[in-house]
Amino acid sequence: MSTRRETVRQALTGSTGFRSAQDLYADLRAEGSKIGLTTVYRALQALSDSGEVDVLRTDDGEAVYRACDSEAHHHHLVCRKCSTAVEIEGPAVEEWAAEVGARHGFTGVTHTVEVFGTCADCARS
Amino acid sequence: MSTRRETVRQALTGSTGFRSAQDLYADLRAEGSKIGLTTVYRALQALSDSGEVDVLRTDDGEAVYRACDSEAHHHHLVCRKCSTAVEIEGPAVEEWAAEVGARHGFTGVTHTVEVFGTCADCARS
DNA sequence: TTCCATTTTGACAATCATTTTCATTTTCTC
DNA sequence: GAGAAAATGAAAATGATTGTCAAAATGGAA
Repeated sequence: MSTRRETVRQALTGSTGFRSAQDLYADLRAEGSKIGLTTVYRALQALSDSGEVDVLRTDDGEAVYRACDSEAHHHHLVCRKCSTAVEIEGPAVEEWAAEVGARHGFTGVTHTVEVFGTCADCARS
Repeated sequence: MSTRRETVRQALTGSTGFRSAQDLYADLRAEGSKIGLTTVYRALQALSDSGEVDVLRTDDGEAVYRACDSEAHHHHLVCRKCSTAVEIEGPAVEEWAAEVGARHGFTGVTHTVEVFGTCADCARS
């Protein structure tokens, strides 16, 4: 396994929030790494494909990534200001989504659920 | 009020699915309109700002729009193949999201919920 | 109606994240 | 160690979206 992918994984693990490829690239370069932007994108793509990191899209369409503790299906409570995220679960939501899909004759039903807000720390300032 | 915005609104209303700005532009040009791409973007922006149309992002980050029947808060069950969408509600999900946010000390909590699947028509073929 | 101000429009250029290309370097395998 | 395969990165290409700016449509006021 590539050393570069490991570098990117660690850069992500060092943060509790969602980070963009550009962010990670800037950080890595700032701390002296000679990694290329293309490689950061490739590493994130691979990590995301293998399910090791979660991806979501910001309102302006940028992809942001997070190394979550759980590899199991879960959702996120994300701070609108600092992007810190908490992993959350909602069995009721899972069932609701499946049921709604079935009721309308849809098959292979999946869903995306994200909760946004301002975290306590950010609200304080 | 502009005639162009009305044109775009109608192009959207004529479809049950989510459509991208580029799609709508292509359709309008195909049916003879001399509308410009910039104008299509501006109209969609305005319609979305005023809450008249709903927006969401595809997996590859493209913005897609839909003129929904209800202006009230709701979610969508979207076909992965043809992008047809059904407006759905989930009171339980609303409460769950608010409760989860509050429990973690988040304020100004909002959420996004979308359900995807293959609709009965598409499954048949 | 006519004229000026305001708004809308659209062609074109500029952005910006992401992907491709392709030649070079590194890593594995024998 | 040699050669094939995989990984890397610089630079160019892509594609959606936004900014610029001058021309065209619109809306009153005279």
